[in-house]
Amino acid sequence: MGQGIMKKRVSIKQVAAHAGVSVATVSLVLNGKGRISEATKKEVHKSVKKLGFIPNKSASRLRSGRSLLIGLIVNDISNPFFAELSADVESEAAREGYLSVMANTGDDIDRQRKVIETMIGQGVAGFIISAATGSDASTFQIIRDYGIPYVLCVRDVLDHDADFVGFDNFMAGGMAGAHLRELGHESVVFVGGEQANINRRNRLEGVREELSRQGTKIDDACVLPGPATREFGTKAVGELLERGRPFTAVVCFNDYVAIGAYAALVEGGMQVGHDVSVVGFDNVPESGAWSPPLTTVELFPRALGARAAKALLARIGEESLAAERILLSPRLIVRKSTRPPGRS
Amino acid sequence: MGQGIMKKRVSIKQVAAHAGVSVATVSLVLNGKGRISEATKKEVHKSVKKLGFIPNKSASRLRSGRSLLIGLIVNDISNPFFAELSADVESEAAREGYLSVMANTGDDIDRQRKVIETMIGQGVAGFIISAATGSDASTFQIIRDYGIPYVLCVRDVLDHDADFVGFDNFMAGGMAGAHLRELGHESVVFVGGEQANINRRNRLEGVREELSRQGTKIDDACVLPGPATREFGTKAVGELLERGRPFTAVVCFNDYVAIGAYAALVEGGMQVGHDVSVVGFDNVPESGAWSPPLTTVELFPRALGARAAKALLARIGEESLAAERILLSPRLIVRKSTRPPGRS
DNA sequence: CTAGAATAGTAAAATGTTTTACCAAATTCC
DNA sequence: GGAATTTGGTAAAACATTTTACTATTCTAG
Repeated sequence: MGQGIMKKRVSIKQVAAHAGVSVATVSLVLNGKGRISEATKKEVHKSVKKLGFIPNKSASRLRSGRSLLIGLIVNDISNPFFAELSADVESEAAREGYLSVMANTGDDIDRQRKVIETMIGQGVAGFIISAATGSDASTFQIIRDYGIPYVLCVRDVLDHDADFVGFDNFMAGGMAGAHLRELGHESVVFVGGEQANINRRNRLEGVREELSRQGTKIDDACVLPGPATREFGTKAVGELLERGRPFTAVVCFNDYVAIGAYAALVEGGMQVGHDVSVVGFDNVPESGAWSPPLTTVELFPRALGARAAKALLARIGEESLAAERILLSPRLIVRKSTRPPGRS
Repeated sequence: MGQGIMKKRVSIKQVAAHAGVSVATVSLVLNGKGRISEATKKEVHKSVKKLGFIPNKSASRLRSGRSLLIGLIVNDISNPFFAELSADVESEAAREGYLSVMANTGDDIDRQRKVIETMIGQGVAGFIISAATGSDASTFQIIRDYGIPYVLCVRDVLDHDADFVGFDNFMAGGMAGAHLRELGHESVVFVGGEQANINRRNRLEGVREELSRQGTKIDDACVLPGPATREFGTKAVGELLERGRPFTAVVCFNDYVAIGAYAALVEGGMQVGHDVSVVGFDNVPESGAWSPPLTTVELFPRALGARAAKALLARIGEESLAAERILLSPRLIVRKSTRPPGRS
């Protein structure tokens, strides 16, 4: 490693020599422990600054077992939702001096397992994980074996008593459903989101619950699970139109699916927000600039990230807290893509 | 740390005992060094698997000085541009067994300095940095002192001979400028991007260069630097309209500024792509869905991330390469927001 | 048959911290 | 004025690896 004029890395030993004290004293000062006079503290700090000493965390972690690293594992950080979440995890952690190690799983459970092992090897103090599809309690057993705290986020894992921070997707679906019910919609379809996705299920249930208050049901043929992409939104709604099945409102798993639905509807000669209503979830920044602006249920990834980080740090500090389930509330944003039906 | 039934972490010592060999042998096998018979290799691997041994990287790093950690420092990972870049840095690094440590600077140079020091303490093997505004050669001197390789990306730092991977912003500006020149535009404004931003300057220069081929100049009063946000785009273009200064085309520092400009133009009673042309940079995924679809110069953050990671890994492997400057070419995407002028 | 080389593996030092047990000097108490 | 306590600090072990120098055994060549 390094060559040429690489300065020999300065260690605590040299700081001690420079300050005229023992190695132990320097360590004690730096960690604010032990009983050291103000005078020597000053002296040590002066030497630290003078020599540009940066503590070797590898050695520190090896000896003490403590670390200032937290592992953040998500599906795909290029997804803006996770990007925002990560940003707040990072800043919340940084505030307490923690550095974030990040990895994407691509929703692959094998890759997730490898990443977890690698991070354990690196000595992370805790994990924040948005579980890959197919994860169950056994997936995280290795983390428990090592006695490392972790909090799950975004996607819950059934039958698993770990900390969890997520959105209240049932409530979110309910907001969309209630809005459509109040507008008078009676034939509603639900598009997008993978079949196995727990958040999709909860949103769908929420929508159903609210619609049923008025006696409206969503037929299973009107529920089209699939990738949460714009492309799928276009394809699914296109097929729905071809099948000639009538509907007055489309609830989309997220805003991207919704913009895809827009395309299919326009293609089919319908005017969004007029002939047919569309609702999304997330409130991605652009959704207010679409034409028409999208009615959507806003989720708060940044708040989620910050909350998850706080929960993890609390657990790192205090071992024996009971597992918590924290659900953040969404918010309905009504724009121009929804109207009472039958106005065409 | 951990309590209750926490399994004692298994170390190389226990693997050695289980396999009936020495600690040194296990280490040699695991690192593929030394001369060990196939038979004992098999035996060791069997024990590793059986005991679920995960090597302690802290100890490894401490002793060997080598690490499998790379530090990624960006402005703000919640920015989709950096999010995509990060995703590809991560996956490229992961392919070689590296884990990515990430941090945001918020474009604050002090925070950047702290983050660099923290990462050095954690023992990163190398850095990928999108430099905070105000960085100069001295900012990175500490990294050099420690003999750690690094590559800069996205934003170049003047008078500094480090590896750099970025876009050819001059070419990008040129593409926008040439497009407008060919359409016949003669009064063009340039909106957004911080004054000090080197990429803004290069884009502007590129635009100017191409327009000047036809004798067109951009007056300094028609260059409005500012934050690269939608809000600023709206504000700046709004003010331009109020001042009554005529223009037929707006070049925006990026697509977000452009969508902001849309709003101000519509507000001012003009039709984008008709009365006035708008060009952006980036090609954010939604820009093709705006109304009208945005003509923009596409940049490739994912390719940039992957390229930067490759450059860093190459440098970690091979000390003494000469510093490289790699510029990726952009691509013009013509959509509906640009037309010849004077068609209103 | 023996000198030398190749093979397979090991013992032990070294890495930079933290932490425990301990010590000497100064101070307080009665 | 001596015992007890407090103050300020230190020596050395421990953490889990990697790596160097070395040994014991087997093989090869002449």
